[in-house]
Amino acid sequence: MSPVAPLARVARPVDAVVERLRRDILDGRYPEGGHLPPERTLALGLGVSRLTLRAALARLEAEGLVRARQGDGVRVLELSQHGTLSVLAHLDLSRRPLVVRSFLELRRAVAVEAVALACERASDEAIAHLEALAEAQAREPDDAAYARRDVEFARQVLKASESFATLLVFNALVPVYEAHPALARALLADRQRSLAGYAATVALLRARDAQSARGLVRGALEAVDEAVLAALSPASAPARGVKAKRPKQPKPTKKRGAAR
Amino acid sequence: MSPVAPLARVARPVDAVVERLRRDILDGRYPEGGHLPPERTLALGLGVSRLTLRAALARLEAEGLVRARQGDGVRVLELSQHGTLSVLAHLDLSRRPLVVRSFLELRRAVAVEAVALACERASDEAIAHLEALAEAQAREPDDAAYARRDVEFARQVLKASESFATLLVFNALVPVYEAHPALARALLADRQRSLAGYAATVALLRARDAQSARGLVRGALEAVDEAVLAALSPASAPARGVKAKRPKQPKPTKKRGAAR
DNA sequence: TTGGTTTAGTGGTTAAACCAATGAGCCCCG
DNA sequence: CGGGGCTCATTGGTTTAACCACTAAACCAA
Repeated sequence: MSPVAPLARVARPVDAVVERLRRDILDGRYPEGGHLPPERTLALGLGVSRLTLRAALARLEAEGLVRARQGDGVRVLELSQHGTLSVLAHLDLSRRPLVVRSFLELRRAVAVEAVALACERASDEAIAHLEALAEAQAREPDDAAYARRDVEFARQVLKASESFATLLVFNALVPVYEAHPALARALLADRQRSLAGYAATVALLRARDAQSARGLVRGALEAVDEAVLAALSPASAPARGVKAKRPKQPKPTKKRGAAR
Repeated sequence: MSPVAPLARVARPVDAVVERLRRDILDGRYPEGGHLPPERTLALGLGVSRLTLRAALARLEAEGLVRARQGDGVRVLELSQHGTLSVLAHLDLSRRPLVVRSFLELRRAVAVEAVALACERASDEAIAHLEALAEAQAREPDDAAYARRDVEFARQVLKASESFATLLVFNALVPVYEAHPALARALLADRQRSLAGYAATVALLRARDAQSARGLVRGALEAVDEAVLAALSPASAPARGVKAKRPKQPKPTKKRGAAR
């Protein structure tokens, strides 16, 4: 579409502070349950005003990373209890293969549900629109544009499923591979498989059979995810912990539509 | 546990502002894509300082509701594109039955995946711990304590599944029925079914059969969710839009463990 | 019409100061 | 000696007023 760069957002001081603190917290520099230094101290150390620091803390609080209490201080919350999906995009995934695996598992669960629900609820117009999107993908040479339309395809499936909460989860998944190009590349590396996935998805929606769609989508995505994990692990075994399950459905599904 | 109130968080001005703005936005008082009034004007109108208003806007920005751009203004983002799961807890669910339905669908998808993964990964100790939790529930007279331990049970299943991303989704689901007592009550209304669900979950984990667990958990939860939707809809038909699908598995599953 | 320049309006940041809640330690009283 | 209430240093919460930086639109000139 546009030959020029998409123009990244300018870095404001508050953004830098947010990222710095978030990294320090996620890296365990401030242990869970412990206190951050007092605002005045922290602001001085970071070279920003206390108010800018407070703006950053407000964002981190919304992400479920910290909690400020007047008179006490700023505590680091337990990620496993208060963390939100948004932290996924800020973890160093290259060092955490198990988190990548869990990301793919969540994506898979969302995709399976979305396609199944869409089988029951998608309008014929919506299905036709999806088919048009898929055909446009087949003629798309540019990788970035392909990736963008892949997200769009998934989002349309989600909308067709009429499941608002599931769509919100998807919104949180998108920034994850925007922040991790290697992951995004691995997911779309096999373009032939990707295209087959679009077609299979459209076919499943036309069939209107939610029950069998679940199994087919799951099977296809498990194969994709296994390949992705293998591609991402440096040179070791095919990604530890994945129990290698490849159903080999009768139909050559290759579905991967919904939770991209 | 504690006979006294759980000690609600004191209402700070910034919290009031956040809630007010969030409600105004979600109610459509500020249309998506449009601008909020300038900060100075808004602050004046709300009776707080501009800085307090800014702290509130920072939180709303983290929730994906608005986006501030220097020189331009504060724009209301499209919920379907940038909204996060946290908004679910702040919608007036009593007026949006379809959102409740989608919440249950997401919860179901998460629960199915969590139990299935836990089947493959849960340690024997973790399963024993879950069983102990379930037995404690059977002897729990207090509703609030019961609800609390129900969340704990689900969280332990999630942890046993070793799927970090899925756990993060769960963290976002908990505040939803904390904010909607009617929903929480409906979910735990049938205590006998709830207790049977715990037992069935433990049995499934012991069986170590992920594949069949998916079907059983899904079937049981679909029955639960249908009952919940019926209980929540005032007096009309059994909740519009739900296609009434009750697989009737051979085993009397009644599972409802994971995504409560 | 096109291109650059100006300008008004917007969010972004800072400073210093005061308010308010917390929790630990102290002191007094029993 | 023990318990209970109080004090106070510490910490986050809020305000004021001012200035900086960016954006978009209006304006003007080629």
